Amino acid sequence: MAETLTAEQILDAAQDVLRRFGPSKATVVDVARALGVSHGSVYRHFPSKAALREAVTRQWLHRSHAPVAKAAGADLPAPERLRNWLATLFDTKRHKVLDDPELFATFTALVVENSTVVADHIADLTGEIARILRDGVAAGEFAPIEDVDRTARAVFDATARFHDPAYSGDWTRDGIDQAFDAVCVLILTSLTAQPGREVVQPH
Amino acid sequence: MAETLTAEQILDAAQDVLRRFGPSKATVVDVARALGVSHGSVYRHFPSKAALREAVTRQWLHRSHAPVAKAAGADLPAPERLRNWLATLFDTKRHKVLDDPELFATFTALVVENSTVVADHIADLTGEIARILRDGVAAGEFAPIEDVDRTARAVFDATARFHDPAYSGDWTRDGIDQAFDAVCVLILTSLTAQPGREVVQPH
DNA sequence: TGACTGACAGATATTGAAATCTGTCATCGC
DNA sequence: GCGATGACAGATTTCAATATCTGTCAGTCA
Repeated sequence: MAETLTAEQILDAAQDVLRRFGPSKATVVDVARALGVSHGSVYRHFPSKAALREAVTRQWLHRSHAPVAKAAGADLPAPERLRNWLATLFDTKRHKVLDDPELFATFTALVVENSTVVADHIADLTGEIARILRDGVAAGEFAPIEDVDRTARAVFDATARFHDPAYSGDWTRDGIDQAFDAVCVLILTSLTAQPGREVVQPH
Repeated sequence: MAETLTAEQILDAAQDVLRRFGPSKATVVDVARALGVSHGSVYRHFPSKAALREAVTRQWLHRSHAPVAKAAGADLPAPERLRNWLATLFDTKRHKVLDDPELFATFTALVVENSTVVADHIADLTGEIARILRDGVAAGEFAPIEDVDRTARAVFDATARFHDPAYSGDWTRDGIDQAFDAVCVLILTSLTAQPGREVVQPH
């Protein structure tokens, strides 16, 4: 009460209210109530409810990505590093669903309603993949790649089944780890392949 | 009115009612009305509303899959055939969304509520992929594959982005064709690869 | 006899009135 | 002056009464 209200305080309170009430019931009035201020004060720091929710989404996404970003910088040969990165991405998300399905659903809802945030986040992720690919090519661990960014995106797309929340229901399915391994092998075989027969080119 | 009511007639009427009213408003009473019978008669042929909707789903899925199944049997080298099969799967679905988004949404809703039907359909699809893979290995067009069924599933999973209705919103996105091509190249490179460096094995 | 009907109970969906929320702004107090 | 307030208009949500639907079954009719 002593200090003047900050955006951080509001962000924290909003995160709390979202956790407690869920994405459909959390209101700006609730956030203000939690802080002991009038809801008008919240609008001094955030132009709209949507903007506040977007800020929460961005922060959450950024924080929960930390362990994966770490895997991107690990000191390993590129193929292991890529596999490790993909596995970490999958595992951290899977743990989140298992640990607290409701919370995961809440933040998935937030993510879905903020496509801009998602686009930025995907750009970060494919950027990390691209870095690993470049390192691998430079070290001769991967075959030369024509368009690294596009290939990075392809690796990301090909593993969607294991990081897109839309599939979270399947992450507990039996045999999901084998499915993940199979896709990884497919990808890594491709990247480490010696130039063999010509691949069918896009029309 | 002359003939006695058949399951086919009900199925057709149900499909029509679903098209017209959408998945949330289509009722058994509507179907009966469309046929000029009492809704009790419908229950003589289908044990429940869910069973009727499931039958419609199964029929629709089967019919709309015809062009893809054809691509699976085409007389082409396996790599081209696989690429062609994947492209046909993508294109037919994409056309369905573009031609009639509402109808696509209706049947997507039906598909989502019938996970059993989906599982069966996916089994069919991966079966078709597996066939192409086996042919390709036999013809020496693909490198030997340890577990064809698992690899077929991996190919299916890796292309989810381009056949799962959950992503239909992205199918009109700019650059989607390049993204599809990139994933295809990744997959086909892997399958046609000469044994190169050892691939990182699953832990 | 066997396909069909229509009334029924319980479940589900619709509707519209009342309550709450969002976003604005004139005003307050430090 | 500057951050905070709370009353307000219009949009959205809630809630309970009402209507419709699902699934059953005893009974009709050809």
